[in-house]
Amino acid sequence: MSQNKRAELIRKALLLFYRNGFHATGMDLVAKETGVSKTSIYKHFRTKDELILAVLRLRDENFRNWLFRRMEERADTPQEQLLAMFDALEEWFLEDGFQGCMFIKACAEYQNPDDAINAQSYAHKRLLVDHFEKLAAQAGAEDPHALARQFLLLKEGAIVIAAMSHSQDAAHEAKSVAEILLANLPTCAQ
Amino acid sequence: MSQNKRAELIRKALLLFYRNGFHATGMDLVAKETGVSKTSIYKHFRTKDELILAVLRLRDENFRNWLFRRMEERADTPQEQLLAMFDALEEWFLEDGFQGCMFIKACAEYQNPDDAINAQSYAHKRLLVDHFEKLAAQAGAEDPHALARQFLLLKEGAIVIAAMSHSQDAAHEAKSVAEILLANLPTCAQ
DNA sequence: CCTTACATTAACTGATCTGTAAATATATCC
DNA sequence: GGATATATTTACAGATCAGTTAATGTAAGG
Repeated sequence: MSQNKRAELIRKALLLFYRNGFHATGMDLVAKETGVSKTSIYKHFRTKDELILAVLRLRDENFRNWLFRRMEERADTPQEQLLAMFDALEEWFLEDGFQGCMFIKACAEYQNPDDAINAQSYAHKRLLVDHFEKLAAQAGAEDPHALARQFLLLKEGAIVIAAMSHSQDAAHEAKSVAEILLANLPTCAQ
Repeated sequence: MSQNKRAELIRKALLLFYRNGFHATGMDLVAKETGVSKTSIYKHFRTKDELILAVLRLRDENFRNWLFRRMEERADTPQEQLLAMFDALEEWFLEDGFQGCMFIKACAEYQNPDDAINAQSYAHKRLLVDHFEKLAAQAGAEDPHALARQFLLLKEGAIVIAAMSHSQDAAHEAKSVAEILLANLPTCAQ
């Protein structure tokens, strides 16, 4: 299997798992929808879990790239970038086929902390916090890590509510809280 | 089957679904762990989904009762009650067997809005908002509904992060944001 | 052209899935 | 005590689960 076909297999599997859930999506369906026979899939991924891990790696890369780029496109200063995250989230919530955060759902189905799927899903969130923390530091926050964790809270809360309520309102609600948090920044008081 | 046995069946099924997930928990396991044969279970619940709905009804009742009571026990004024929610959440996060919010996980596995499981899970969140809104109104908030939605955001974010990080820190982080939100209340400025 | 190595396939395994049918135990009423 | 209704059990259907085996197709090297 070429690298291209392998990449497309992972890409199509991502959509299936994202739309239907992990346990609810059988490998027979993956084979049927990707056009790659089950045996070929198992040549490249020893187990279903390994395919899921590859899917999560792709999702992590795609999502972080998309979110961080969108934040930069929408704003110049670190403060504005942090706020722009919620506008980017709103765009995502409005997309056809938005179904919440794939990593939250992965942890919901694979709850064991020793499970690689669980660990890798939380790793994605830590990478997000790292980025928020850099921006918070640039914005002159007294405690950049604490502010970054608060932003993660708002982001995850907004995603969960948006997915459950089938509405994008949570993006605005989270942004309004974020604005209050940033209003207390030393740099803003100057 | 007596009402007692039926209630205990639902109670034990709740633990199984909460610990293992919905799709990952088969009806054979439910029958084995509850000591009630599968046929008897299907006499009282036409499908697995109906059993899950009964489980979610119990969870909704138990969780709201517990949370609202704990908020009242910990505080006297509406403001303090809203803040005390995060202390109550921290207690929950520290419990053995804490595995996140059952309704978030239900929506993660049953994503179709037309699915009763999905709808009933979001209904639980709306009941929480209703309660927060009453407290927010009593606390003199200008826009009680908006404040209630912000508190829901913080609560859901905290639960998701606590479940994924296997840590209770998110409770404090959410509370620190909530304190800032309440500091802007008119009644507090008096 | 032939051989070797590899990629891919259909068909299958045994376990498990939700849900059911027929048989057995139990309780209630006369 | 015997008839009737209800509860419960065992055993099973048919589908689907993750994963494998043995056979087939295919392309490169000599």
